[in-house]
Amino acid sequence: MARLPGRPGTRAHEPIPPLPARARQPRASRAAGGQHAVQGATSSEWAADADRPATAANLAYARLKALILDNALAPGSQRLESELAAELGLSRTPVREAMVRLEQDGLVTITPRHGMRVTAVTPADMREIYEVLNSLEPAAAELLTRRGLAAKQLAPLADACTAMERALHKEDRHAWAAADEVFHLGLAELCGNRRLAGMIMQVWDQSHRARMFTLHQRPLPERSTAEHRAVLQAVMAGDSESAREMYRLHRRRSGEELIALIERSGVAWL
Amino acid sequence: MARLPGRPGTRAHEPIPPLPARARQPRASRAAGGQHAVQGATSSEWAADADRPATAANLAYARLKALILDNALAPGSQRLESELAAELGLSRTPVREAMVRLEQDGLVTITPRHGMRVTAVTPADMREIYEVLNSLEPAAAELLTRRGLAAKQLAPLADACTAMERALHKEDRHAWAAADEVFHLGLAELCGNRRLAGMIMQVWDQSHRARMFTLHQRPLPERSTAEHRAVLQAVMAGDSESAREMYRLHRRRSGEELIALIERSGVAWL
DNA sequence: GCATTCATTTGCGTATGCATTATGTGCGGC
DNA sequence: GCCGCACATAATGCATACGCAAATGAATGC
Repeated sequence: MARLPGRPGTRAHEPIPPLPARARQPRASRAAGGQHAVQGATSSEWAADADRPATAANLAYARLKALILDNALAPGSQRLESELAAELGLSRTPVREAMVRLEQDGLVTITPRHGMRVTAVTPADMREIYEVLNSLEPAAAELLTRRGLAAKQLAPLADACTAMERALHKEDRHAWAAADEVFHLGLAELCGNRRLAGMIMQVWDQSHRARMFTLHQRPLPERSTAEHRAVLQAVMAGDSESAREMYRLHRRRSGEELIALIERSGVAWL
Repeated sequence: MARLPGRPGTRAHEPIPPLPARARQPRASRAAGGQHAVQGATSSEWAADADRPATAANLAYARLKALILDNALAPGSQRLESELAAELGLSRTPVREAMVRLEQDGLVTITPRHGMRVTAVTPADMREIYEVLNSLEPAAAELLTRRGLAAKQLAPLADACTAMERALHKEDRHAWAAADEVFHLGLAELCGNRRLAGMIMQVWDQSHRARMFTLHQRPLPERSTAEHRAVLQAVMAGDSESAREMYRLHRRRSGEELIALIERSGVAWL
């Protein structure tokens, strides 16, 4: 039980750090294109959902979500509506709406008299999440392949692969994770099934902190990098069976690796 | 384009019928047990989520959801916050919260100056939904089988199967659909993965109206009934591979059947 | 010294009011 | 007769106010 990243059950009183302006940027647009574009993709950038109007509720949602994903709001920590409202400089109404949405995202739990508590992800939760991803992501790969998109439209995935390979060379784990995220979410987005994509993104968000946690404990993800490239090649070759199977293998292996890592590290939640 | 159940684009002004008291009942509890318990399960009963406190916002959510699932609020119809608030006898605040939740459920879309619009499900949407279910439900069946639950704990599924068979004999399509729902949602709930279960229920809800629509146009679901029983037997036999495969086949066949039915019937949305 | 009960506080759920802003309409010009 | 613009209207988004209920702390009794 070493190095607990948070202490569920205790009331957290850390002040909320102001977010950098980039937190309001829309989800990393695939239109950007350049190879390096992928590198800047950190959670706070795509936390701002879609292109909703710049309303206070959406702002609160985006900022709280970014804080949670970036681990600035410790898992297990509790915050009252009024606290958050004061710290965000808003009234309780939009903050409340944001909390409701975050709860449906599975990122927090609202307890009537105790405000919202940031959901702590246990190894068991990670198992659930990877079971879901194990099922959904291969399906997305298969669907994407069947769409038979032109190479140009698959560029974001190719770029992400390249970015991963470059990051691997430079041993830049953060860049690698960012590219990994771009690849997985990009594939989900491109598969043509918005519901499927949304579900993948949801559990992906839920497991974001855990992935970041293991980032520096695991060996360099050489195998994962190669697997991504292989998936992409299967997709481009139009071999949907193979794409699905390769993605399934990748998903299963990397999921088990991550869960093993977390369990071995002894943390009870993330 | 015959017999459109709703007319998206037009502003609906039907008054909201009062809900029967049973709408507030918790989701059909598996504890009930009796074979006939399954027959009463209509959407309005399990629309009330979990056992949330009886707050006005939860009430609004439950009632609106029930209205939507029961097709009492036509797909495509729009309602203003203030309208709904007045009709439900509440203020706008809890209604708004309910709307936000329904939007995340994919049941409505909130358009800034036009209130909420009940999401119309097109054949393309049904394809999306069945792609998701095709992926998730077999996974749930596999997980459930691996859990190796005792026969007693699988009783709800067995009951549902029996109820389907009885309904088939009596040619009672509504009872059959109710039992079908109990089986699918019960299997999801029992699989041990709450996220997986939640996602299945979400798309299941989204497709509820479409299933109800096709209910009286399809031949008696003899094959589906047998397939459910077969899945259950595989689960009880502990053969997870077989359970998954049988469920996949059932899902695929019945999904394609339903989509074909909808497309042939010519409706553009449900 | 400890448990129990009551008073107080405080956080929440809901209602309401206000300012903002998009929409629709009507009028005028072309 | 049609199109564009300006204004009136109305619905929203947010802030605030209020009452209730739960949690906390104190005081008292055992």
